[in-house]
Amino acid sequence: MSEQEQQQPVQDESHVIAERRSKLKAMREQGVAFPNDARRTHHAADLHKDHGEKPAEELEPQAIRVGVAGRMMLKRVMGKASFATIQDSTARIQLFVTKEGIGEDLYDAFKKWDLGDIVSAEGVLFKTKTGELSVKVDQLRLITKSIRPLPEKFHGLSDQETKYRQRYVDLIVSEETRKTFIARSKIVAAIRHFMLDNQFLEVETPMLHPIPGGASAKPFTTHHNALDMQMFLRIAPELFLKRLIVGGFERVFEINRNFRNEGLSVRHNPEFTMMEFYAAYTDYKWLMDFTEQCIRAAAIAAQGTATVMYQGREVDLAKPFERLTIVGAIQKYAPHYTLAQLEDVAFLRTELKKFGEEAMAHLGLGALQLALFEETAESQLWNPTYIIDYPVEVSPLARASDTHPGITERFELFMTGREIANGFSELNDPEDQAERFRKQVEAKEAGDDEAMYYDADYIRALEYGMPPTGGCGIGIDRLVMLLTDSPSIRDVILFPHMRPEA
RNA sequence: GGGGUGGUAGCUCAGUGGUAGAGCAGCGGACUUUUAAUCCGUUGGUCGAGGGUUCGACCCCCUCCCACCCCA
Repeated sequence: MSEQEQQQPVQDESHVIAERRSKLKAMREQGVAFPNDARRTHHAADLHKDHGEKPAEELEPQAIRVGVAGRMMLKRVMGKASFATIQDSTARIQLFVTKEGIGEDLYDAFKKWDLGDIVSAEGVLFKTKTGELSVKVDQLRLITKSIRPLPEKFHGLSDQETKYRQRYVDLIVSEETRKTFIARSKIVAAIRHFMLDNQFLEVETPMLHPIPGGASAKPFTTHHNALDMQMFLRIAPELFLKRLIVGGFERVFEINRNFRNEGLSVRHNPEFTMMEFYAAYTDYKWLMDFTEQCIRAAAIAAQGTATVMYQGREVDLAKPFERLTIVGAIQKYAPHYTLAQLEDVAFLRTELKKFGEEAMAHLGLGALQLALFEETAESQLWNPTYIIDYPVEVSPLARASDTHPGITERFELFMTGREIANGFSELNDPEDQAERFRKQVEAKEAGDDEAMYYDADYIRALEYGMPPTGGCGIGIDRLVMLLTDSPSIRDVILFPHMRPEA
């Protein structure tokens, strides 16, 4: 490269990037800078699996010829021979590159290639002095120039913000991150197989809803231009899945995104993945048994065991999940309350004020008990625990108990102090459902912006007759957090929601 | 919304009211079995942004932005 060709660094770029751009410019001048005809014959992991254990005296006479490709992650250059470590999607493999093997011109060029460049190489497998399986390279190409430098090769990327905003960089340099998302894929696949094995039909229902429904949450709104109407990103697929039960698909499930226009936290992302499933001729007790098996299957798929470690503490998914009523859970985890106190509306209101709870005047006994449960017991539910007997007033889609007035046949599943699943015997009485919707509308008009809308078509569907059905939703992100030992939901979402960069 | 912690070279991090540092990466050189290669030399900074205090601010004060954690 002549003196005249040296570029001035672009204003907002580092000299490192400017240097790499000038290398790319030189490549363009010599021909195709981004060739796409490189073909690889082997992945690194397969080479290690098939040949890694062979001693040199067995391996080298075989003269096994391989073509590999990947990103150059480490490079150790010497005068006439060098080592480079490339990384493909399966593993890393070491290249032994010599002036003798590839010729002086190419060797000199190779010395200027950068970490992060994507290369292809052909050669013969051998073992180095220290016994590392390597490729003795006789063909070598730089097939994609990397203009931006990678993070520090030993410490990697530690800045959380960059890990989330530039997940592509995080994935390049962090084996942990790659493992997390590979595990996520296995977990979702295991759940899907479990459902299919149990005669569930996988379906896809709308993400754009004319009426948001199926949960108590604030929706995102959008606008359909051609129809000139407001629409909502779904907060839950529930009401559509139950329409399918009416239609005669007796077991359905959907694994897909929900959107809720609420705050962000270590366990909330505005879009998150939920599996909902519905099975006709079952009830909430059946659902609890089934959900338990499903989660156990997912754990075994991800970790090989149903006894997992989360943040240094064991979570036992192998044992039958505990079942407690709301009041029972308070009595177990906050035993200083007497049963009489827990059934005393005035006492509960006073007690909840101490926790900073406001606007409880309209809450009935069950909702007050639930609020106290959330304050005192929820965060202590480490091992999987089903909480049952949710009050009707907070369960507008759940079937009421035939024997206990005010209570629904509903459960929520908690583990590591977090809600993981929510299920119930579905309310299939259209007149009861219509009345519940009306109460929700009243609540909405009274200022509860999480209250549900009246969905007339859903009532119409129920009027055709929905068989008795059990339905449940499992928070996939939170389950993946547990099974990958991830402290934040952002660690299990590839591109978590972030404020725009300044 | 409130509280805490952080933001310094491309990356990982030190730093002190008095001229801004290291390692890695980069650049130049040596080196044919390295392993975060090594050795010699070397470039690189609006210290998150904007105000203020001060003779002098990366440091102290205020406001704001972004992130992480806790709380509501």
